Amino acid sequence: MKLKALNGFKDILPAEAIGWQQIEYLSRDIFQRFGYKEIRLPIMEETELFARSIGQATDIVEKEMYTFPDKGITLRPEATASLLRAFIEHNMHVQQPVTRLYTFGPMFRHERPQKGRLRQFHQLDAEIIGADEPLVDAEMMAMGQLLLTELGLEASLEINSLGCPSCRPAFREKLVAYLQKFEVQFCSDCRRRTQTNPLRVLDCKNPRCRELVQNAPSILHSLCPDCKDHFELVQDAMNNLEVAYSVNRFMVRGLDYYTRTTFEFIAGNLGAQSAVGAGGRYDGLIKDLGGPELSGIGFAMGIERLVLLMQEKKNSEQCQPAATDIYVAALGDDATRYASVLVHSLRKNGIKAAMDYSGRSLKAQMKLAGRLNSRFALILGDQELENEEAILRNMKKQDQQNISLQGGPADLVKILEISNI
RNA sequence: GUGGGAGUAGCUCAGCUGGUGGUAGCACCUGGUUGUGGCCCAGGAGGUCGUGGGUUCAAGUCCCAUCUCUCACCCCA
Repeated sequence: MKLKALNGFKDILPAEAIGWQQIEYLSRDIFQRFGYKEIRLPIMEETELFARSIGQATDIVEKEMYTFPDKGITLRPEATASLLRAFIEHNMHVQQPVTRLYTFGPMFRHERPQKGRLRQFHQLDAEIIGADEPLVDAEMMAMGQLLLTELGLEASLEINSLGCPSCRPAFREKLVAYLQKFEVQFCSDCRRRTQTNPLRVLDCKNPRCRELVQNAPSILHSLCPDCKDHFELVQDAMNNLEVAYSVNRFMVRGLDYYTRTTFEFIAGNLGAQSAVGAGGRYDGLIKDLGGPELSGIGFAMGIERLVLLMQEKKNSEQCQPAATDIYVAALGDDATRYASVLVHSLRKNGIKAAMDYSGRSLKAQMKLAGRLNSRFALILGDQELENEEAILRNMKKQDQQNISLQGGPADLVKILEISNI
């Protein structure tokens, strides 16, 4: 039997890993600029944590989690719940009034895989805990947009407010009343959603449902005064920061804990998926999980989706392997042994050196040097070994000179430094 | 959970209405240069045509089953 990766689980091969490294490097840099600290979290938690935070009735909890029932534990389907659990467990709120944290890592959901959607997927996640000012919401969205921009990606930002426990139930009732009035005209999925999750009807893809929903009551007209003010101030702040956005009153969230500001970064070329990142405010969640009464806001970006967008964007930029400083081509057993010591010395001195141990022809070794994008080749045969010298070839300029090895590796390091390595 | 599409060399794929598996491209190895890379030329290696049945004188090709991948629905980053 041929062994292979599980469906929905992917190997990230070296060529693709370069893009991942760019994303990780750049996002760390941006998070650091905004005052975030990294937190690293376990990938398993008690099942109850996710049931309580994401929502017992959501699809994620109901049918998509990888759970070990006998142990009561689950592979995390998202990052926020774990992060807040750790925040509460370690009383992190006593150290400072506002905490900014970020984390990276794999998430697991048992869905059918398709473009931009895997069973093990990776997110980078940022959260601000302990502040509910509209300026905080704006800062966070502006940071997300900056991250995408610096990655060379274009995404539009859509925002909405989902209200709070004091105004959302009333909206929900109004919406359900409207949906029931036109029930026969909605698709079968939406008729089901009217019962299970009426807000979901608002972002149905069916054209007929989209039309019907245009005249549905708007959440933005049902917000309580506090939520209304908050959302208006968020928009003011976004305008002041000059971050483009559009209000989309049909945007909903798949996780129950969201309140007030929610947002999505929308990009094309993700297959049926459109969001490369999404997030929102969750003001009651920390208390619900047994923590202090603190508000919070956060977002996650799908790393695979970022990679997809980056591949679309610059497919011309081939992933060249990083250049090698020097390739040592040895001919014969004695020279190979000598070269192995030399190469190790070079590496200890910070030089990226490569060689082959299998006694290939000089031609084959030069070919390898070329493929590794080597700046220099050092040719070392028995003749050279006898005289304690070697041929140093500049691969780009195609010229070469004899150099002495009597000074040992230190001399060679100096020569390479002079040669601008 | 539901539907569509696809499985031929390491990768990307030809292979028409059944008639010997492709000088195909990329990659790999060797040689052209007894010790000098990229370009070029010549040669070479590499495949149970996803698997199992069936129809047929003959199946990569047609039929059935099955596995896998993929796209989409659902849902979501």
